Amino acid sequence: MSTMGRGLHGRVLDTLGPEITAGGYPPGSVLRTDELAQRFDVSRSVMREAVRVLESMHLVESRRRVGVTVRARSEWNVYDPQVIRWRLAGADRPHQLRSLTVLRSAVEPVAAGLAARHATAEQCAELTACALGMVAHSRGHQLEGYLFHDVAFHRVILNASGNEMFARLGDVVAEVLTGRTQHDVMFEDPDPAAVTLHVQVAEAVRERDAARAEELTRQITVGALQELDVLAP
Amino acid sequence: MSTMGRGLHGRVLDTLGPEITAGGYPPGSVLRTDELAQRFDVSRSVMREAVRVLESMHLVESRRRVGVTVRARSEWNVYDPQVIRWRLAGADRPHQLRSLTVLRSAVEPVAAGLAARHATAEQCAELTACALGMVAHSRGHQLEGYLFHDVAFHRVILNASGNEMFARLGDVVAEVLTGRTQHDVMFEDPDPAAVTLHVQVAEAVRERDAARAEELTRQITVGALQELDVLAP
DNA sequence: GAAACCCATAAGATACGACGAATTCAAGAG
DNA sequence: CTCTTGAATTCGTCGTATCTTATGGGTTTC
Repeated sequence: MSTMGRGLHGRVLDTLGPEITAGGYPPGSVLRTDELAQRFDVSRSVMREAVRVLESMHLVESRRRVGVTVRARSEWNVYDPQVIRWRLAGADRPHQLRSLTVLRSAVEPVAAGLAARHATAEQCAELTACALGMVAHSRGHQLEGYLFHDVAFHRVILNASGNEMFARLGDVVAEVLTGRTQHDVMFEDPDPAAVTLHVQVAEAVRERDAARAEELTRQITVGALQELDVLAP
Repeated sequence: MSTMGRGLHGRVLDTLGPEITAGGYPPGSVLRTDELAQRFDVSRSVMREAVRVLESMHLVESRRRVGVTVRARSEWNVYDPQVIRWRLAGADRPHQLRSLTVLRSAVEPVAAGLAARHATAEQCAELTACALGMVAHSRGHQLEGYLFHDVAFHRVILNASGNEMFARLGDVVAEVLTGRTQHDVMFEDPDPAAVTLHVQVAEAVRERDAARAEELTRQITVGALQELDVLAP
């Protein structure tokens, strides 16, 4: 999935990107295009394309007579899905997971409020179906099915908000939820309170109660944050 | 500023990027690398690098035997600062401005709450200084000075939140605030209520009152949204 | 006539070599 | 000690040659 074979330069990025985002090269480190090309056994053209992509992510900066210098973390385009994936796969996964969860706690309640105002009848139905699916898979170690509906639920909310920037966080949320299930709490059934909250959010959206949808979603994200605090204090 | 002379490929992007984000090519349109290279009078190598960057932004997709196809809006990396700049400079500037303001309304209150918990003494001082600067420039058409302190204020809040993803929205907020001043309401003095709110947020952060900082910031962003509603219903 | 197969071809993908341009650093002149 | 100059280095750009692959059409086959 992460390794879409989109050419040689993509293959190079799959190695070099994670190395950089993992902090393998401290900020200010210089890489030489030629050396990299040799290391990955690709032509300079391909290496240059890879460097350009890293540059567009603000991970590195290419300057004449000096080389490709790694930029400070604070300059990285941390919203780039590719960068997010790299970081989630790397060493500071916990840190990235916390950042994303905090972001969720800010965005999703507002998105839910907007969804209550803008959701189409179809989206309301979809939302209810997702919530029911979560309920149906909430007991007896059916975590795969639960996760599937959970991801779908949050995606619908974000899409129904009508804000394109919220909608684009669907993949991020999916990655966070998937990571949580596959890493941390794969063994135990989901919190019943969380399941109930999802059902209630679906209700609130259906009834166009924006304030209630927002508040309930806030409780969901607070729960997610607390869960994170327990696992990584 | 937007045209950093980072080479020929950057020059190409400065033209082609805005064209695409402005919707100049409907989704599914195909561009040929060779034709583009001819059009911009650059070598294929340079053109390929430019295409790679556009590809990393998910604006286009390059496939063999087909060409470079423009992707649907819903796939664009709308958080890429470059994409944001291009869109703000183009036709759907109002739409982009609204998306960003909604995003602000979700993020900034939470960021302010976190800032109240995590801000260093230095950041508190800086925040207070910014708020006072806003007050000092709030009357008599000193909009440049007001804007300067306003931008700094929100930057400090986002940085002090301690969340890197919030911090990276500083540039976006700066762009929104700057754009608002330079485009829409350049003529009249800022809303006194907004100025007061900023001062109060600085206070709340200094006093570690997270809930109050969050609520007050929410009022600021609500004001920004209302202002937008007045200008673009 | 429909489905499976095959090939010519168009487009990007990769490689390589040469030259240009800019920036750093050090040596030398004042 | 400062300023200038120039050489070294590394990225930047270009052009060409060749490889790879997906597509579209033509052919065969059932």
